[in-house]
Amino acid sequence: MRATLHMTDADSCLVRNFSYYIDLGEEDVALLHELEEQEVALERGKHAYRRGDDLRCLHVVKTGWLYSYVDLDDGRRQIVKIHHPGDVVGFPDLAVPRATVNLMTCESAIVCPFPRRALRAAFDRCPNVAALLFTLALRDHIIMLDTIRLLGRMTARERLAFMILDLIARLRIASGDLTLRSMQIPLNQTEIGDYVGLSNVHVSRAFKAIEAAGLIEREGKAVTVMMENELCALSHFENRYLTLDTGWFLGIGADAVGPASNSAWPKPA
Amino acid sequence: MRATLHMTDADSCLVRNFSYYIDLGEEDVALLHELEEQEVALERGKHAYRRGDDLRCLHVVKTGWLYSYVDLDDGRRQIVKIHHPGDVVGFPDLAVPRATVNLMTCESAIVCPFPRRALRAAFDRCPNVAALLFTLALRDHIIMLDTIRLLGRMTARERLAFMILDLIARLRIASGDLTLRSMQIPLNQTEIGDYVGLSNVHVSRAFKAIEAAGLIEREGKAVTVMMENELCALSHFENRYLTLDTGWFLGIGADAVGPASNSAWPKPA
DNA sequence: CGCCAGCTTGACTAAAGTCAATCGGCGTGG
DNA sequence: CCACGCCGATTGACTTTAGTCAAGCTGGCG
Repeated sequence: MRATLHMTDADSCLVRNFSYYIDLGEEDVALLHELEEQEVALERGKHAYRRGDDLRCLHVVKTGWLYSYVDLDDGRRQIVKIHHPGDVVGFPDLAVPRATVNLMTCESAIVCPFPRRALRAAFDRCPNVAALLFTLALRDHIIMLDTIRLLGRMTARERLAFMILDLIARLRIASGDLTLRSMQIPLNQTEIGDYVGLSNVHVSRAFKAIEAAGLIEREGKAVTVMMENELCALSHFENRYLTLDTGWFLGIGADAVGPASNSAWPKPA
Repeated sequence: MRATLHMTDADSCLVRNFSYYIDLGEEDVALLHELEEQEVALERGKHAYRRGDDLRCLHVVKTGWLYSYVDLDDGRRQIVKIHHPGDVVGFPDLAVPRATVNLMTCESAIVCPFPRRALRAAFDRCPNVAALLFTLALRDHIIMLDTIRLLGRMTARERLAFMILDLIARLRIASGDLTLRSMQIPLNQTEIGDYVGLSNVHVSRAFKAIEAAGLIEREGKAVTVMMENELCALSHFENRYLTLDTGWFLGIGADAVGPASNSAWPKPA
């Protein structure tokens, strides 16, 4: 499953991330590098864009963590997704003219905006990369169902346990080290609360509780998973990052049969 | 914007729904009818499928309401989305081999399963319909952001107000009557609670409260919106159903330029 | 060394959940 | 036609969970 990487690919989280899921040829790698051509450096706490902005680009995260959030006019805030290096951000907003979320850094970060039209290039040159892009967008949708369940029906400790396992699971893929048990979380407890739907104070208490139970250890911003099975049981976590099915797109599913040989990506208007 | 409909299309909610957003040609209508060829009738409270089922189909809702829900093993349940006639259900699950949600009826309903490969047919024959299918999937994703904000950061009355406005907004599109102010909600208060993340008892109280404030009127399962502006202000509702941008797909965005004339939908493996 | 952001803790408040009793409509069967 | 039973809504009383406010505390950094 894992592609052989060239030396120069080692610094691209995007390539590393994608090559976990599909084999990448030279052309594929070249295309991914093109997505990362433009770099924008952002300090901690800066916005990449805001809700309502006229968005012509998607973004690749090159370094640092960011998050997307939505807010109410009285200051209440809900973080919707945390983005790691190698993530592609902004797919859902393709459907609307203006950004529906705010994108902001957790720490200093570099993002790579690329124009929507690059998606077409992907289709033309690297259908398997296009398939992965689309499939990752669908998976984001599925993962959001877990978030909805978390916010609607889970207790504070369950939420926190879920968040920890989710972050670790993603970092394992991104780092290539599937045994990873520790991470630095560059979020303060107010931000964590905005992510899991709690107040900063309650985040502190819930953290203490699962630490006291021996499920995790903490030191500053570092969190170490000590009892993964118990965390899973507590939070009903299911790892959705291990596998991904791009076949629906390339072959339109296992049940794809028949001729359909004259298929064509629609021409621009 | 609205296509001229043939007499025989009047009974297809799918056609009515889609023709709100794009002009449908004869071929398009034919394709949509094909998606509704197979019919499955389901009584109230029956599952169309369950989490873990091996899904080879997507589904069109022909009549009745259904909902998708996820659950915890101790019985807690979270309804993720309510589906109306004319909705296409199951796009996100394309990315995974097995269903991630349960699909169940609110009332007796007819659904039309269609195989994944029909998506390919859509691409080949009706790119604008394919574009709309994809774009609707992306919009579902965006709407889920509203749900996340609702569950994470909104009060009981805000949640209920939001739900009412959301349902009305969708029924307006589906019915073609944009002035609609009343609806029958075929959900009991336990189900409503599972949708907005509250207990059945608290749903009752919140309903009473916004009714006492004159924002709505109720009679049995019927709800009438009395003060829409106030409901909007209370719930921070933004109507995402009025417009939809399929251009990103057909032309890959307004910024689509350049040749890209040899583009082709990837061949099946 | 002192400041400041952010974490922790305690005391109190507010919101929502739970339990239980009651009510009311509706369909069924006598 | 009426009695019964059931489901679901409502209401009250009480509990639990989480939020708020405020006071320390700590560790990094200028």
